[in-house]
Amino acid sequence: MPRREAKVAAIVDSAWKLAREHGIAGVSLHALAREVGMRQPSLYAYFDSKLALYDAMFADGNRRLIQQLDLVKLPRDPRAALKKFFAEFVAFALEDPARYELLFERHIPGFTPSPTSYVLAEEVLARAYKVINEVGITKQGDIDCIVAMVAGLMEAQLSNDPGGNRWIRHLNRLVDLYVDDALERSRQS
Amino acid sequence: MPRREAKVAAIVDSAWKLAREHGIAGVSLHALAREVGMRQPSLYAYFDSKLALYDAMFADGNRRLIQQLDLVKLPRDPRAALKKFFAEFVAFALEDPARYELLFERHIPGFTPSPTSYVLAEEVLARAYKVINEVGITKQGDIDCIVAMVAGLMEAQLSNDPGGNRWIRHLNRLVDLYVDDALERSRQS
DNA sequence: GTCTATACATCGATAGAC
DNA sequence: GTCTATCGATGTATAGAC
Repeated sequence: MPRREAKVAAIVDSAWKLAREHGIAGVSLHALAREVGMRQPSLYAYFDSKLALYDAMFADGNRRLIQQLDLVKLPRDPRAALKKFFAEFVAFALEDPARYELLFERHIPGFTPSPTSYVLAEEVLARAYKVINEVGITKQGDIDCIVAMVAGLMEAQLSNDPGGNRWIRHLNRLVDLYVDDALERSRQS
Repeated sequence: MPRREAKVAAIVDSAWKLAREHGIAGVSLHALAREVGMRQPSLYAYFDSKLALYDAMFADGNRRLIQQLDLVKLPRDPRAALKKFFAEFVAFALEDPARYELLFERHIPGFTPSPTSYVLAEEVLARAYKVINEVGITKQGDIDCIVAMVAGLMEAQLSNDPGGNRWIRHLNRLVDLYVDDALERSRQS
């Protein structure tokens, strides 16, 4: 890795550290520069603007998520694979709420992922769709529902009891409940 | 209503207007003062701080929600009543996303509702619990699940398609699915 | 590439006259 | 209660020397 790219990576890492400490919106360029041992204007040698920094973080977060999803060995059984996929996704979110906030919520005014960063987000989405499809769920409405249910459990867990499992422990049961119903409905039609 | 309280109410109303335009975090005292035809420091005759303004908005929002929930005539059938209650709640949220953000999410750094404002939020919660209990769901885990599911649908609707019904149209079906399952489980034990 | 210095804006909050 | 004036902090971004 060239020295410049290594530096960029180090800056992004420090930015994540600040985001974990003060929230994703609480990352300031002054604090970031201090964290990496530079002065604030020097950051502009690596990022054109603060939104460009967020964009690099967005891409980095999605890349890490893809990598983490790649590492997990999914069971052959589609249902078990779906549960494992969701569990991995949830673990990724709970591991770093600020990262989840940047990747999946829209709390930074003016920030929109650049096209090249967004393809990474679409890659994540594509993998989710694949594992959902393979369990036999193909209708858009059913996919929307199951994704929204999982997100609902995850957000409740994140905002009310991060680190616990009060909501997340129901994940597999809810997935079974919905998938059984969806398959039954498609069998009948 | 005394003149002073009328003025406070007018300021809060204008604050909601700004929140709808620029997000709940985007409300500034300068803009708010301009909106009500005053200078920024004059606002301090009505609110001790910006957080005190947010607290007044929080109380106001909950009061409006309670009022809206009071107006709706719930069917005698508990299941139908539950659906109607959720529908009303969702309508309230979709009607003003910024208001939902202040009342039910924690996006304002440093803001915590005062005790007197928080009792209003608890009143809302108590009404939700009542209508859920009356359908036969009493275990905390089941309540958590159904609330998280509804919230998941609502947040997906809010952030991806406000004004539409792509997610919300599945609300009643999901409620039936979960309630049927919960009742079946409690029947068996 | 990194620095110093600074521009420029926004914001919440206070002082004190009227 | 409302105003003018201003403080003080924070923040992004730019200019220009080295």
